[in-house]
Amino acid sequence: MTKNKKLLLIDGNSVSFRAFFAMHNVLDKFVSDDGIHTNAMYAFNNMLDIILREEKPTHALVAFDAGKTTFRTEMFSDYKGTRAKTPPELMEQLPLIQEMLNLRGIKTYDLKNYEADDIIGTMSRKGEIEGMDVSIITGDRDLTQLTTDKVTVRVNVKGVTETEAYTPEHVKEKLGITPDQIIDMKGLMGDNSDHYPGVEKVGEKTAIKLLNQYGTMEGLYEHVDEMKKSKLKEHLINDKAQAFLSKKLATINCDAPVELKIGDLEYQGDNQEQLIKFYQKMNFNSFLEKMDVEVESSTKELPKIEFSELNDEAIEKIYNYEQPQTLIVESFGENYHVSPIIGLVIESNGHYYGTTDIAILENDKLKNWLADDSKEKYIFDNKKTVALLRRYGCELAGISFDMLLVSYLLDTNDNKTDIGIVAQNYGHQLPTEDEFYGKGVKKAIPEDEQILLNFLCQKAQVINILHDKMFSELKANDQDSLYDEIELPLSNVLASMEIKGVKVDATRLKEMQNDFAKRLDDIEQQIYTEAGQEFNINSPKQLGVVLFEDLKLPVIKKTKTGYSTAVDVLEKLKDKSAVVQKVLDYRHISKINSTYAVGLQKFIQPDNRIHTIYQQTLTQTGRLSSIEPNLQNIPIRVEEGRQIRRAFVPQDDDWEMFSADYSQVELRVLAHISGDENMQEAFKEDYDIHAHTAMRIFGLDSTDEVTPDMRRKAKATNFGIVYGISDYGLSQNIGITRKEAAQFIDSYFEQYPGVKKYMEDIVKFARENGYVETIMHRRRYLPDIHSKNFNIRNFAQRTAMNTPIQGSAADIIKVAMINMQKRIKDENLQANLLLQVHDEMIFEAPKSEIPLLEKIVPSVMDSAVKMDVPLKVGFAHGKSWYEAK
DNA sequence: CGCATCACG
DNA sequence: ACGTACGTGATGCGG
Repeated sequence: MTKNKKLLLIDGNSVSFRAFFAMHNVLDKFVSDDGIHTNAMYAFNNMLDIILREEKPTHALVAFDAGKTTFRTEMFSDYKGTRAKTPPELMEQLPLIQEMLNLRGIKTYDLKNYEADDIIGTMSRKGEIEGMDVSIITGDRDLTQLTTDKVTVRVNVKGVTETEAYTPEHVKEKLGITPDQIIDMKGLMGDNSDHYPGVEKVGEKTAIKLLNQYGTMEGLYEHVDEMKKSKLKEHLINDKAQAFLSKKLATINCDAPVELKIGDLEYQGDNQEQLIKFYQKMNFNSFLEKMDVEVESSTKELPKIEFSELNDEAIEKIYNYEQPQTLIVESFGENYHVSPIIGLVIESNGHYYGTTDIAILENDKLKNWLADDSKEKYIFDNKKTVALLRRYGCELAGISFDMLLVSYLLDTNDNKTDIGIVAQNYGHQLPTEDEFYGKGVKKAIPEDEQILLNFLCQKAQVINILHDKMFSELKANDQDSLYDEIELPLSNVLASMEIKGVKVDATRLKEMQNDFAKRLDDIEQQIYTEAGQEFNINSPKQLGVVLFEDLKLPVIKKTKTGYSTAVDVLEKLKDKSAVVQKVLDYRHISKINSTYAVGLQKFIQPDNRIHTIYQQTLTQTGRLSSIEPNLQNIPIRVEEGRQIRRAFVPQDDDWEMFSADYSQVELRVLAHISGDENMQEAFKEDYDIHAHTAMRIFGLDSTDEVTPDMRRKAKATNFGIVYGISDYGLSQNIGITRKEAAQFIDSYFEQYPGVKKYMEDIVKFARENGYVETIMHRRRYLPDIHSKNFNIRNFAQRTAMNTPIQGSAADIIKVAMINMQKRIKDENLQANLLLQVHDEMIFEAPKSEIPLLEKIVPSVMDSAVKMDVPLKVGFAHGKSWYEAK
């Protein structure tokens, strides 16, 4: 009779904490009508839906902590001593979470002097005695000590909606010990967040090792005298009392005086009527929709802005108005090089004018207004708007405020290219594109054009409202010239590069595709023969089975999901089986074929050109990125791939491709900002920098003594320095031991003491200011620099070292692009700037202009920014991109 | 839709 | 004791 009963026990406090921080980034967006935050309630309820669906409990209880003092604080006054105070925004939600749970038919409970854990432990044992299956939901791994054959503990991972289920087997698999041994482990290792000590220098790994040997802490201490002399033994003996206390603290009390009987916990299901009221008060529209309750239209619809038709009369007013006006040009579709304009709104002197009749773009006065540089305009995403309008025969000028660019400069994390998100980050209600148009199959233009135009008016309004605030933040950050002189002008340069596009020879790509297809077929057959079976070579999973199980090759590296079959692994296995080299060949050709030979053809437009989109507000460092397609990763390192570049051609037969690139910009930037005299000298004297580095770190007298291998290692070290060096990373990269790598780094810093100082100073700066910046004051915030997590903190430190270098290099080429575009115009050249690949610019130009470009381009590039070391530029030209290198 | 892999700087 | 190089985007697989 009790056979099908299922008891669900939830650790209310720990799940609430998890829920709160999982949705911490949207804290200010989840507020009830009464001004109470609701993010944790929302996430908790989301999780509850999933758990109820999966577990189908007959009985349920959510346990909470009763207060700060418990029997544990009596045993150890400092228990949870360093625990930060619960944020008030969560505090106010805790009673409401209980109320919500009760409305959902679930009992809540707390008990003076005991923690939620103890209530859960106690009730789980009671349930077990009655023969029930028990599921425990918690954010706290320590509860896995409660797992038995009948009790499963599900621990939240990544937020709250996902859990990892611990059975005794899973505990064993994950930790290598039994659930009973967890308290012994905690006793030995202590707990930082609960703030109890354990044994010095013993962490998880050591604790588990000891427990595998001795079973329990008691067993361990019986034999501690027999251990051979070591620091570990000393610590164990010294901290014995602490360890036993910690074990007690870690032990969940399964015999707490809980006055509940299992019968009291019957799951009641939702109290529909009350719950609807509750959800309405909390503005939980998505939960209401799930309950099939009509969501009040007032909560769903945007507030209305009065607007009138954008017609000839309105245009007259707009044209004659002298103050800044705000322009919204709305398109619908994925890629703005092909998607149509669906609406226009202009805000002028507090009035809004809108239309969905795109024929208005033929109005000459409007055209003039758009193109007039003296008519000041506010906008969101200048580059996109320029590209859209150009397809409709309109020019755009006079932009002073591009809210997208400004928001990116203020914080590179706010880069979502979605005005709704930027608005929400500043506390303004504006739907995102997904929210307004819908996602996936549901995505559509609203049938009622009034609704669409109202949305556009809302966008215009937000731009107006935020202009002053964002601009003053920009000034306060000393970023106004970065905006005025770099990002805004650059957006126009990028727009013309995208619009111009680059000519691609589809016929050549097709030929390559056919050739690759034949070769792939051939290699495929050879692989099948040698492997003795047919399988999907492109599936790392299937390939792993063939290589490591059937062919029994040694496993060198594993991934989360199985065997690694990455290049560096296969390179090491080349000698073991002939099939490995063939797999490498297959992969290589398959990549080039699918991504480039085949992939690029899909992007060739009727004008025979490819129009990429440069993302100007995406990267954390200030670089550009290129999408649909990515033209910044066209192959070059391996000849077969490099052939792809033959398909990139100039627009006419008597034109050529011309490419110019900075040599070693990042190292030059490092030499400049670190002020290191030795590195600066190397660049001033135009030495071979890697050979020079080799000479220094290997202690040679002249670069003549540098062997190619020394140079290779020095080069890798230089790269490593730029990336924020670690001995491990360097050792992996050049195949030396970690120790050797550490020595490399030491002698590097000895030779370049300025670099060492820079690395130390920049991390310190990041810690003190919370951000780092480039030579042009581009900022990157690094909140992780204070993380308690070793890995996360180290990553932030490397980022602090790398970002000013990579970012300043990005600043430099951006200036060069702007100057170059201007120069082309001033000199009346036909040449077009087509592409940027981080440290190089690619042009097409009539052959007759090449000699001039050879003079102009390098001089514009190397004079872009004044630094303490010279910039050096190389260049080449030819009948395709392949030759221009 | 996340993961592994690999293309570029 | 921890587990790494910095910054990107596209593809194919498989749940």
